[in-house]
Amino acid sequence: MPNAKPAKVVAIGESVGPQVYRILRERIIQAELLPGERLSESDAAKSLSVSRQPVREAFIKLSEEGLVQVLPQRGTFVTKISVASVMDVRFVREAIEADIVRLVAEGHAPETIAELRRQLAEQRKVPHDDRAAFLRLDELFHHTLAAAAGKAYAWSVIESVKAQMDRVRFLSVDDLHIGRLIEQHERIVDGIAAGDKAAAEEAIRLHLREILTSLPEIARSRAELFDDTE
Amino acid sequence: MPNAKPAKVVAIGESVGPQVYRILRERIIQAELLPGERLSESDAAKSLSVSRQPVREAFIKLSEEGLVQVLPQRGTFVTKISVASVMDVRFVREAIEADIVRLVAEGHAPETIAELRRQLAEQRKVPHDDRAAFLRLDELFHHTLAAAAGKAYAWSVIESVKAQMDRVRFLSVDDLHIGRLIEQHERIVDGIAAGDKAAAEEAIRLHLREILTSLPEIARSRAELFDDTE
DNA sequence: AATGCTTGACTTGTATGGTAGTAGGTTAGT
DNA sequence: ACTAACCTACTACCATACAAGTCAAGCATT
Repeated sequence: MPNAKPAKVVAIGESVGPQVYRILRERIIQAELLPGERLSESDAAKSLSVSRQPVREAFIKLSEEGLVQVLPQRGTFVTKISVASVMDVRFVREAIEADIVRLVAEGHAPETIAELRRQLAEQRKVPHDDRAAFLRLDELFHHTLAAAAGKAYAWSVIESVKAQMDRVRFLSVDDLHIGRLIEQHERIVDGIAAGDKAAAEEAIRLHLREILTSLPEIARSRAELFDDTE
Repeated sequence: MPNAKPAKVVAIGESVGPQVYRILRERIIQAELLPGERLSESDAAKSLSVSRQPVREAFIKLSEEGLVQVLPQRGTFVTKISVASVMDVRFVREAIEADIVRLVAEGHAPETIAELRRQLAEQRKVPHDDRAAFLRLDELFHHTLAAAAGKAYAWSVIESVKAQMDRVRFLSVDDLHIGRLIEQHERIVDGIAAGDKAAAEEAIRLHLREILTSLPEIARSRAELFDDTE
């Protein structure tokens, strides 16, 4: 059902504001709403069959995440992707996840290692052209690491921050080097299994720097989606 | 002017919502609004001479920060301080600042080191009973490190997260061990000046773990402000 | 023809009305 | 006297009305 606008998009059981937020957030990350595109509280409200108020709350939250820019009395626009912003959130993410992995390696709990290896097997099964599927598994992998370290809150911080990175990953046109990414995952798990904190930390730092290799090329080939003038 | 409620608290030039947010945030952090206390959109709106709408937006943002808890159709309450939450944000902060300090040590720019040493001198001048003054300088010190590393965004993440820690620091009844904290600052700067990344990193990690030593005692002596049942 | 002003259709920001749901006190029933 | 149902006074949530500012198009004036 392509672009069908349901009469009532929102479901019961949760406030409308957060629902609108998630819907719009997803659309921006998946480049369904393009950088530079103009949004409007009223338009979004109409198309989602809610009032302006929850939409406004969603806009505010999106603007705090840097996904939209609200200009009073002028309009609300989907922010262009900024190489600098992506590198900023990447830095924060690397710092947090590095410490998380150290903790996991310190514990090197057998059930955690088993779970991670199970996930690695699943990742290898993903067809190389099914980007969305792999991204889901990658997300799960990192989330599992955080959970294993008992750092649910730290993961929530990462989640609230990494939208900028996710936008870029959705643009990767080529095969995403899935094989290489899985190899990096393996090194992380190996380090954890060996209880080698330093090795595991170094592995995830390298893994999270992977985006830096593809970022310039993506920014060049899809320049219209990016802000940085270069 | 003690507790005078001005007719119009808000100023021009900025939207009301964020202003209300900052006012309430400050009051919560400084324990002017006590954990467990009930807030109300209408009450806060009346006392600030604004409408309920901006107050609502402020409540939402405060709840995302974990400073209040919004219970639909029931009320909004200042969250009790939670030892677990404090440790959660502390972990995130340590992870980020550790990497920041590594960067600063790598650069070991002379003007940065000079500025930091200047701040150390100021910190030593603070009377041992002027907690607020030292906290301001401490804040400035850490902010300066982030700025020197060119990580303004990372600092903004820390700021949006560290409110839980600040609440505790405001409760420290004793002399806050100002002398010890300044010593730790000195070790950080020494590591940076020597270009010794590992030493600087270890120094700031120890520094940020300092709160762990006083936290249990504070939680015990001010148990009514804390959530954790122990 | 070119320039300046007005006007109107937008935008977000703020205020207020209406609704569903909760909680506690009160009253009726046993 | 005790229990249980009701009723009132709240709450946050959503919808709508109003205000203030922006911008562009088009008309009037020069």
